[in-house]
Amino acid sequence: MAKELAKSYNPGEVEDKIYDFWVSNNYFHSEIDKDKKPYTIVMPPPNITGQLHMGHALDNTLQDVLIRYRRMQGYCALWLPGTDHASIATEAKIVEAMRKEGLTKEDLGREKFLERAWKWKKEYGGRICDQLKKMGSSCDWQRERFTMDEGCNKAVKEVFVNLYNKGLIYRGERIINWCPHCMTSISDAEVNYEDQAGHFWHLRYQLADGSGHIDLATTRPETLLGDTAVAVNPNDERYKDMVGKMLILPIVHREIPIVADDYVEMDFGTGVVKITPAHDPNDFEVGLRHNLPVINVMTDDAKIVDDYPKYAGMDRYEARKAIVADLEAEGALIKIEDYNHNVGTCYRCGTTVEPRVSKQWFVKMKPLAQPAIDAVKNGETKFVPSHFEKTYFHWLENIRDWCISRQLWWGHQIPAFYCDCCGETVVTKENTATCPKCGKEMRQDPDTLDTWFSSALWPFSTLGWPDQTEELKYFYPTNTLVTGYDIIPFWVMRMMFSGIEHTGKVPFDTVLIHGLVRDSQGRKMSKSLGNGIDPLEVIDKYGADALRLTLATGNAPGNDMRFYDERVEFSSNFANKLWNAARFVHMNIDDHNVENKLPSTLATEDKWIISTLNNVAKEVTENLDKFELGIAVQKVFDFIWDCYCDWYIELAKSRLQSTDDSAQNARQVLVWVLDRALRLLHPFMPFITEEIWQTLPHTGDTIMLAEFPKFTQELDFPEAREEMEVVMNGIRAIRTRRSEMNVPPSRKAKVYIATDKKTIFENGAPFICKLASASEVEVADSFEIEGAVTVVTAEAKIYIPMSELVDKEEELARLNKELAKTEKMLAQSEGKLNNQGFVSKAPAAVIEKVKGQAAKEREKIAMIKAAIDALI
RNA sequence: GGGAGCAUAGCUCAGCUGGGAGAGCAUCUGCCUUACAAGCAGAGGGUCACAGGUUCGAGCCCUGUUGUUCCCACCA
Repeated sequence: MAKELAKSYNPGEVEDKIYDFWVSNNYFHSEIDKDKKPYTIVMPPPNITGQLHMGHALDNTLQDVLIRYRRMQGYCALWLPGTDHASIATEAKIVEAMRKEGLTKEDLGREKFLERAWKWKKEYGGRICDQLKKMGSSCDWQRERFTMDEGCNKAVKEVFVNLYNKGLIYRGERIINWCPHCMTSISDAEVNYEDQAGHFWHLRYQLADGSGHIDLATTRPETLLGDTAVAVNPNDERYKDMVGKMLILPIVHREIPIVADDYVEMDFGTGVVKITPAHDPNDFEVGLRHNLPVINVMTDDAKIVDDYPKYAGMDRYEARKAIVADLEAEGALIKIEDYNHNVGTCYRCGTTVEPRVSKQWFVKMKPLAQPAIDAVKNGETKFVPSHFEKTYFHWLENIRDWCISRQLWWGHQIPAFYCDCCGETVVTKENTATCPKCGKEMRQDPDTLDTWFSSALWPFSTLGWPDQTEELKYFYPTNTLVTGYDIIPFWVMRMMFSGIEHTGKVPFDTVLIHGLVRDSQGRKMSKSLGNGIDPLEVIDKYGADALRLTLATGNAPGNDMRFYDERVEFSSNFANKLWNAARFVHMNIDDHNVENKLPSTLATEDKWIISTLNNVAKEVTENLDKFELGIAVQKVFDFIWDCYCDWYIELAKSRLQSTDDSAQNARQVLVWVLDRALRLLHPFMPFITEEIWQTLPHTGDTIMLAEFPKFTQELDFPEAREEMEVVMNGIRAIRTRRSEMNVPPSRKAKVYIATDKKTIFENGAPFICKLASASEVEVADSFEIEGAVTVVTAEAKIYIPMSELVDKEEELARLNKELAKTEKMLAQSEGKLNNQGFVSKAPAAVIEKVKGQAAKEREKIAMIKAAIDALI
């Protein structure tokens, strides 16, 4: 890599080159190493149909930070990537593409269709991985998996057969959510409810014996065709005598009974509900309780079935109009009312879901849910932040059986076989089956499994399960699962019960939950709003490091974040700042032979920066261990910008010009500290840190594998830090005062420092000259100076004789203001110290701190008073 | 209807187990000071939504109120 650094940082020139360097050296790959502790993250597999969006960018940034951090700490860190076949989403896209060619699934047939699908996978499945590479993701591409690859298929069959044999998978006629557009069943979790404007149609049904009528209202008159009862509450006095009587169903003219059921609320509407067991989940339950017939009135694409010739072939909304018209003609329609209600829609295509009775495969959830609840309750798996455990519990505690069959072709075909002769069912891992009764070839269930069925096995199927591979033994259970809160019910929960059921172990010890990335106005990014920000465009403009830093900063786990360009711009400014610091270091070391190690003699400022770094390393480690990534990166950021760039480099400048050892010492410290700072930053900004690190004197081949800095006692210099703080306080105070008086830095002035910490200020004199525009510094116990600007810190009274700038009155006012402020603070401190409760109950460290504050405040007050006296 | 989150500077947000309110952007002032004007040095700006409570001490813990967002359920 070039040693000559360009004037400003250009991520575009650097990032791809560095990524290739990492990949070609196989740094992302991890082999089992029994001498190391494993640290494993399995990537939530993005859909093969997908493009990288900000959600992925965030999710993968967090994962990469964690994995790089652990890798640098010496763990055998595995980040296993992969993609999801996303059955419904992918199939929908392919069908759509075919539609444009005038083709349907049926035209092609299953086999040809699947060929197309695999071709699609080949074409687009890799795209998202390439995009992840742009982000700098350090995943082990050699272990990349796909939810429909051979291994996953093996695991799926194993699980299906096991659960079937245990009676935890069954096939049955139940009411399920049906998407008439995707033409498949979908699970409860895949239904989105949205408010829609609709109507209430008030209807009148006549009693069969002619003794009266009953009024009711419905939002879905077309389902009337499938009504098999009308229900009232058993305690409803109004209808008590009618229960058990028969009604004539308008239009259809079928007789249906009036039943009594608690499900009906007396005070809603007329307290009467028409019951359509085939097309409403609640009605289905009522039907079961009262043994009502189930009459399906709709086809797969939500058209009326042939049994009703007048409406046959109409879609449900056409039929609604026709039926309402006929009801009116028959005198059964009393009135129409506007009404808003929640309607279930398909989470993939948005079509209104049609609840419908059909024969499907289900997973019995109750027995599986309990151990998954227990595992989180007893802390085997923790959520960060922990309040998401409530979401998790809520789902599992109220769970219903999981409908897992889908009327789709793209997916894992259900390993169940039927005998067309005798109706026998065989569930097997084999690809064919013969009927045990008739000996005939059996027909495999044409349906496929819910995508999430294979995703649920992802943490262990990717490591070789059901085979007891070395990988499985070493890397499983995995450590951290990183995902958004919106995916808890779909995925986290299902991985949990699957892991426990099939491997006997929880699949991960921590679930790190992040929020959504929203647009600058706080809206969800979505295709329909067109407000999505493409991470790849951001990378083109600002670089992947800047994007990563933006996503990792200023956000607490689980909280949504707003994304806007200014934030990325600021991040890229930081990259440039760091780049220039490195340029500065190079300017000073390139013509000298500089080793990357600490010199034997350290100046106070060297000890200060080293010790500060040392403590930052400690804190950052603690924060990362607690998954406080935002806080961690903020600390590294502040260290680099404030401590290293704004102070240490400036402090070092004068020394660097000398020709003796101190210059060489400063060079070594500059290099040594920069090296460690780069390491601390590397998990967050991998590209720029590698690029710079390679140009510095270093040992090892890549910063990726350099040790993550850790706190060491030998490098802790608290006294040096205090001394530097004293000097820096002085410098800051002088700067503030000069700035308030609008004195340009070019106008130097001699500075007199009255202090009892003479040595500290004498040592700091060069810095005061350099950084506080002093022409000369004189230090003594006290001075008698007329007409000087006075600056007071807790440790010193500083005079700057610039008499022409001094307005005695203003100066006095300023000092008095300062005095009042300090006295107020002292009063507070003393108040605490005089408070018996505080002294007896507060921890010793806090009491000491307050004592220290009080002492400083007293000193400062004395100094200000002396300054006032001197002025008068 | 049930549950959860949020409410801190003009804006967007941090604030770790309770121990003197922070950052960026924006605003204002002065600076091309031996890397960086994508920069440097400063300044102003906050009853931490409101009301109680616990505590020696509350932005942080508890209760309630208001506003807001989200999740779940859902009345036909």
